[in-house]
Amino acid sequence: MTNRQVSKKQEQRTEQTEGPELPPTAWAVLGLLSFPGERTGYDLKKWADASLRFFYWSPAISQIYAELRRLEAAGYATSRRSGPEEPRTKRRYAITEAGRAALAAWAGTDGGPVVLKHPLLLRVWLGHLAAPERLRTLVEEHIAHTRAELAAVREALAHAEDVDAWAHPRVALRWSERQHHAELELAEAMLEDLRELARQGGDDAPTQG
Amino acid sequence: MTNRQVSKKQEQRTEQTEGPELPPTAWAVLGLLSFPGERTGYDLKKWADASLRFFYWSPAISQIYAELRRLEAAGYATSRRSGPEEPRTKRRYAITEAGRAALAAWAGTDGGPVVLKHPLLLRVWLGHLAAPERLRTLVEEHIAHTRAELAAVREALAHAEDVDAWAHPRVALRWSERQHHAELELAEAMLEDLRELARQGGDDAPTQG
DNA sequence: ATCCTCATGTAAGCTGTTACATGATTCC
DNA sequence: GGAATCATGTAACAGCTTACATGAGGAT
Repeated sequence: MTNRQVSKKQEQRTEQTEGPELPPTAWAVLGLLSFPGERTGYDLKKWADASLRFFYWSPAISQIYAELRRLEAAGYATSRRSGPEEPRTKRRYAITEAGRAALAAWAGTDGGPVVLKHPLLLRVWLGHLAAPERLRTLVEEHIAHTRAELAAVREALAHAEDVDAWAHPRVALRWSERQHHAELELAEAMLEDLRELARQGGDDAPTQG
Repeated sequence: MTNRQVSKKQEQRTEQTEGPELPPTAWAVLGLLSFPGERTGYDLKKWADASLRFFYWSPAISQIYAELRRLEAAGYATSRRSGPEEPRTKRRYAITEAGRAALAAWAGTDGGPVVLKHPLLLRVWLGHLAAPERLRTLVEEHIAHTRAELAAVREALAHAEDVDAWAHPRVALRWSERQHHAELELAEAMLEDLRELARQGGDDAPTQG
């Protein structure tokens, strides 16, 4: 066995109930691992890109590798290196019982406020500086992009169909589908607001640039 | 692909004189400054807490001070220290012409994808590990919190009423009002989904402590 | 032959947060 | 007199991203 050695040192000082404090990303990665099957960091990244990112976020691959090492050090995951029986050498990770317990405890926790950073809204907010038409174009591009994302969510949903173990991920993706739909309506309504603004104060439009 | 995140070796320079590249936070702070009036860092923080945060995010006060210094160094803002005519010594910032021009150029730019990190969804996604009832409680708490936020958005909107210079911030806040409303409906729908899930596979509920 | 995907990492560096330090003013 | 708010910063450091390094296997 060629796994990284986890010294027993950290086990000794931490109380049974409280592991080390981990950032949300670590829990997200551990969450990926909590579904059946062993996975490589590379696998996890693809999984995250295809589904996690719609309601949370997909960490950089290097970050995933880092979190996996941290999780293993914490005793929440184990890994083993594939031997010569496989074409490629890869390290597969699996969640441990301690990891599952810690994750379950964390999942029952209040996660705090939603983080929403909407670059488009920042620009609309600054609309007094922009050419109104350009602003509307930005909104329309956002709508187009959101439509594409919605299609991707639906693809993820289709992929998760009928698998028992994925009932909750399915709920999350359904939420995400509706969320993208709402985002489209929100953008359309804002477009209307912007048009209305242009109709009223149509003079003060900066046309520089 | 658009010119979003090209950056590789494409180090082709655009011939226009471009100021230093700034992070979105700097633009947000400069944006705060782009509305009429001189303001202190402290003022800006309150402004951001009361309105920017609903659709973007409110930086830490220490970060605001840092960005202001950076903006001044870039020539996008000027500051002057208040003299003895005022009770407190404070540093007031104002946007410069160069700053306004740079900000306007930036505002016409494609801002890239929305960042959405929804801690609640992360937990729902991991629902197979949680007690179903606990999960529903978390969603209900989220709903209560969102209602409070919605009230805060409405307060900000009321505060921005009838001021000509704030027409665009008002559009952004209106978007935010609708967004919070949508968030409530999304959460209610998810609650229904979770109840439905519980009705079907009601057995597999983990009840460990 | 070459390019793409698989696969795993290291290093540098920036963004941004928390905690801390400092002091004045206002309110009760 | 004490607390809250106003007001501005510094320092330490966590968290992440990008760029880079490396190499094998599969496809054209």
